[in-house]
Amino acid sequence: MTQILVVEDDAAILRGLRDNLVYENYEVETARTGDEALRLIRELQPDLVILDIMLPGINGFEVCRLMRRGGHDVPVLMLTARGEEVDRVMGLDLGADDYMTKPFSIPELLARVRAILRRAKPEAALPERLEFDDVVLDFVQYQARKGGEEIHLSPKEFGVLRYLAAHAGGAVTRVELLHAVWGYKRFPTTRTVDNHIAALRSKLEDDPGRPKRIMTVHSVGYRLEMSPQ
Amino acid sequence: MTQILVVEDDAAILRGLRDNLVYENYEVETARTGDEALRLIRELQPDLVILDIMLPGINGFEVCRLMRRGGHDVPVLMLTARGEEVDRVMGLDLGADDYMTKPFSIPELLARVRAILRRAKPEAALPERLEFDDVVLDFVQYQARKGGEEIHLSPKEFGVLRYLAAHAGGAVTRVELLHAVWGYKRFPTTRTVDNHIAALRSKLEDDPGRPKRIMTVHSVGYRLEMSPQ
DNA sequence: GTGCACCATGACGATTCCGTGACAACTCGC
DNA sequence: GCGAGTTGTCACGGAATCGTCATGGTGCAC
Repeated sequence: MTQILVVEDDAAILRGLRDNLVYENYEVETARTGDEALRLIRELQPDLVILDIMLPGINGFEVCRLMRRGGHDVPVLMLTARGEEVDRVMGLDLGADDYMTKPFSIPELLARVRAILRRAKPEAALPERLEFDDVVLDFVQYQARKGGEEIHLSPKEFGVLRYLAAHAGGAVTRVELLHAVWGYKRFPTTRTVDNHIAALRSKLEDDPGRPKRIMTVHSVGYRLEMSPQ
Repeated sequence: MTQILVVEDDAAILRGLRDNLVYENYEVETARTGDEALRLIRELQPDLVILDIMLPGINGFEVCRLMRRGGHDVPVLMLTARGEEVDRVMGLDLGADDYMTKPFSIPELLARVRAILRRAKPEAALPERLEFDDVVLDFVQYQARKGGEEIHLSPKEFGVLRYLAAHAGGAVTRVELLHAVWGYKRFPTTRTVDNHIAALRSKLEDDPGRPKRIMTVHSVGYRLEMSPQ
């Protein structure tokens, strides 16, 4: 799951940010001071830092500079109090990836977060076809074959498999799958995902008990093994 | 570049749609009201309109109707709040090319967008002749034979079969069939399609209860099995 | 008008699919 | 090893979807 560190000393704003990000299925950590931020960046290596400039102690500029000096290249979204400082933010090549001036709209912030993350880790395109070993999948025709035999997959099974295939080789979390396959608001238990995985394994794996293609990544999610090309 | 107009008043959803479409290399314009939508459709003549039904002012129904009246035949993908209204939506000869009910998954939406655009651009060549097993169909002369015997198919039955044949192997949604065979001026219930499918099966399949040619793809639509060449 | 083919709709049951919970099996850190 | 947390598996009930049938409407030919 994508982890975001929010650094902000205003409790109300912090809470608002955290709640919205959590709702969007990000894993959110928070810090209220520059020192704490630097420590958490080291420890957690988050995927994105949302960083207020006005902080007690070490301010946002310094956090950014020290962090970069420490070799961290995590993307940063800066929050500035007023427009005047913007030039300074961007001018001092601090390595901020984007900035927003307060007050900002939550939807816009979420959009920028998505944009930054996408830049950093491009979302893979959905494949229309997938082939490995003796299995052939056609996501356009909604057809699956194993060893020439046609096998039946349900819509959700196709969806899950397709998403895994799009991220072949990388681990995908259950929440991510729910989001991508089930829809942006609908949220069954994560255990539901396990069931669909089980169904897929029983249909596609030679030995469903010892999967070779649809692997589980313990305490993370699942991963589709890529064929060696 | 393919241009898509997204009409949606919920800012968060709008952003999500736009970001994802932009990432897929579409040129995206947005509107938040029906008036704005109509203006942009006139000005831009986009290749596709994604249209929410619930809009402030002129709602999605009206936008669609007014647009058609204005002579624009741009494809429309409707977003509806819940499933109950769907058939009503389609009943009001609006000319939507497809619809999705919220909440929808982004990958599925992107897939439908691709499908609509594929359909709209190079109209798949309709076959003039189709032959499989002991069945021979002539779409020019509107003649059908099964095992030498002449059998009678109605115009709609010919139409459905022909469209399926044009996309042989690919799954085709009911809405797609309605649009292709019935035209956008007229929109019966999607259940009507099932009836014609049933009729075709009873006439063409050896065992209508266990079809081998006209397959159903659950929660998607139907698919015509291709003969192994 | 009458009869006919065609079409659209709705109701009903059958089927498929999905979500949940329970429990066993497993994994990992200690 | 041990225990807490995680995952595999299974069975059940409810939801969604589909096949089928009966009904009624419409337009056309006679």
